[in-house]
Amino acid sequence: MPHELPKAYEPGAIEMRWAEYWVQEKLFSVATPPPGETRPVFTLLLPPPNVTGRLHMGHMLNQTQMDIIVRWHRMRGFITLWLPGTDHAGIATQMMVEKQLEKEGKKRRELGREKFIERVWEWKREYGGAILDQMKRLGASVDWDREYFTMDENLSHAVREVFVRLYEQGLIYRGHYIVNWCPWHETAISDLEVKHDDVPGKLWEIRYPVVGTDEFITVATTRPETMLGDTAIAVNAKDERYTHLHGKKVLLPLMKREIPIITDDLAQPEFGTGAVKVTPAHDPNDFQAGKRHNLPEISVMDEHARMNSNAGAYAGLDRFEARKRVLHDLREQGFLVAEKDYTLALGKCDRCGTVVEPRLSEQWFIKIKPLAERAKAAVESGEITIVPENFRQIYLNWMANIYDWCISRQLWWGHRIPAWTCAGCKEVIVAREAPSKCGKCGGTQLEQVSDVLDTWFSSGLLPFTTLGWPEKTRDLEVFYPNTLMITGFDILFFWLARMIMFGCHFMQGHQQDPVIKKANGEADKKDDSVPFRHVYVHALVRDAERQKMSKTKGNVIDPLHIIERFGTDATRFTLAAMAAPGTDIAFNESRTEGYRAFANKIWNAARFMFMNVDRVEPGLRPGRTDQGVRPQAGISGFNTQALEDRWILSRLNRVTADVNEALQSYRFHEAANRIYDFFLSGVDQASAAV
RNA sequence: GGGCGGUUAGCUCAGUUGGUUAGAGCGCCUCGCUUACACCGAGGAGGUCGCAGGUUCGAGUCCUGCACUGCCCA
Repeated sequence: MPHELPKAYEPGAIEMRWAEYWVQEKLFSVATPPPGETRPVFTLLLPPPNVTGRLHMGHMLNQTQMDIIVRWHRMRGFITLWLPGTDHAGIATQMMVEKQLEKEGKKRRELGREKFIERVWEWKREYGGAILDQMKRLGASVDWDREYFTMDENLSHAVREVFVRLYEQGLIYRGHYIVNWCPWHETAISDLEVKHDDVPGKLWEIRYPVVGTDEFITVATTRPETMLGDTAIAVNAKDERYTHLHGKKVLLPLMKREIPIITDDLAQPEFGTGAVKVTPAHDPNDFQAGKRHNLPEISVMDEHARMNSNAGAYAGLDRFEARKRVLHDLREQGFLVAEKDYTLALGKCDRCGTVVEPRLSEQWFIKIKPLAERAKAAVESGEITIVPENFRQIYLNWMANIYDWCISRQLWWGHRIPAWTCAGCKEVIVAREAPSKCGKCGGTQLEQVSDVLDTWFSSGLLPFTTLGWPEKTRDLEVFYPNTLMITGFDILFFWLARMIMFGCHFMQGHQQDPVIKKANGEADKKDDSVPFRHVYVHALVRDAERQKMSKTKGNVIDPLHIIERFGTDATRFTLAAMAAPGTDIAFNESRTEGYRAFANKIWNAARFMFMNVDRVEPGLRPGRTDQGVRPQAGISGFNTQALEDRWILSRLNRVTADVNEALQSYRFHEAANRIYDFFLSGVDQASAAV
């Protein structure tokens, strides 16, 4: 018996040793179960951290919860697959490498696309494993043999297959539309990547002279520089103030261009003066109105949000500089009527904070409604359950009000769109492999479209692509649908919603191995196309002042620092104990300190046990009886009549049941607190009495 | 503007279907170095459960309104 243990628990060395052992011995690797397997199966996909990432508190919470659930299923005899990987993270990674180049005095464009992508791969080989190494150190019990990277060849192949199929099904289209544009990244971004901030701003009223009269029409705008691209003024048909001006034109100030007065519901009589400027190339609503009235679309800015040659005298100016100059000139020429304080919801790029500019450009979109309908139905019918309940409603609302998804990005790092343009006839060819000639004109000068796909496009496919899709594999039969998805609410729409849409679409008709499905207790589920049967959405980890952690605020708590000081178990126990479903966690170090003490308590209980084990009845020794190793696991295997033994075992029994029940419904905090309470007020007191 | 959540001890948080003296950690106070543990033990102080109404035999828990606060969407 190893009676000599250090007096105080020192987590560092012990954790390290076990974590290494787990990886070395491949304890969590799962072979594909052959047909005829009768054990239940539990499958969980790790939300892939960005390859550029370092482990933060969000990962820590997410992984703690997953690890608890996963280990719990293993204990209960499930074949348990927890599948890890990393995301290529288009924008983030590209920026990382661009910064590296910058230090060498090089620019991405000088290097050229191919060389640049080589550099990214180099970077990935060198640094891309950092976050996974952190996970290994923390002992996340994932199957490292199945680790994936979203740019792996097999996953990229699946991405191309998905794209082509969607295109063939008419669910992907290309077009000249107005999209959210980040001038700093020089790419389109999706609606979800725009964050709106209420900021104090101005509302300027500008008057436009009506041609052939002495009258003016006054419009209000928060972005006066876009007036250079105005192609109409709109009034409401029902607005009697303007009836006499229908069909007339105004002279656009500064540009001295005549533009029509149109009637459109874009203009609301009760808002401002009831008249609005229409700038189809620079505002999504105006863009729609422009389509209704066949208005020209005059883009006055380039991809850096600098004024272009359409902006007349303002060409070359940055958009904000142009705004100042436009206002100055309008004022000087008597067109500026008023300047009012106004709170506007300014859209900024989620990643760099640059003010987003609506921009007219050639982009690729997914026609989302048909996908959303099935994804919505899967949750409504209960084929997928979402906990906590309120996220179910949020999900359904979002699905009901969804817009087409812009999937093209003007980046280099990512899955390049499998489409080629014919130099001869401009025909666009979408294909699985590079075509040799144009099907329309026979031309052989074909160039692949330079855009790549939104990173969430590929991650949305992971529940089936990581299992071998588009091949029909045994892994898919066994592990699809995944049992559970645990993720944060911040990527509910980005990722979760997309996985459900893609899963329900591409896995239609799929059937899980019926024996396993039954063993899982899910024989009553009708739809095996869903990516997972259950979703648990967790909250955000905030700092002790409840502030969202952010690099700019400098309040980021590094989990590794906490772990160094208190140990992984104490850190994880803190997160588990604070993870009440639905509420954010204000991470508080003093709690972790308390749980370090708890870990120490368990350690010393073990010391106590080893010191006294020889006095203990064989029937009560863990795993042993006087006949040898006890055949039955659990409490029923203990063989004792003593009252105090029966007392503590009955309490243990009770706690076990409580913990099982709590974990069943993702009440991690309750499970943690039950264990804590049992140990301190049960075992501890009892042992004090010995 | 629409939707959702929070408001419980000095601080950070539990308290699922309403039911006896509302719990934990940290902090504070008193006592104790008793051979598992001072990362400890024993004990204690500390709460009009945001405010105002209502339902009920009974409300931190349900309903209505208000205040403050946070988040999501437009």
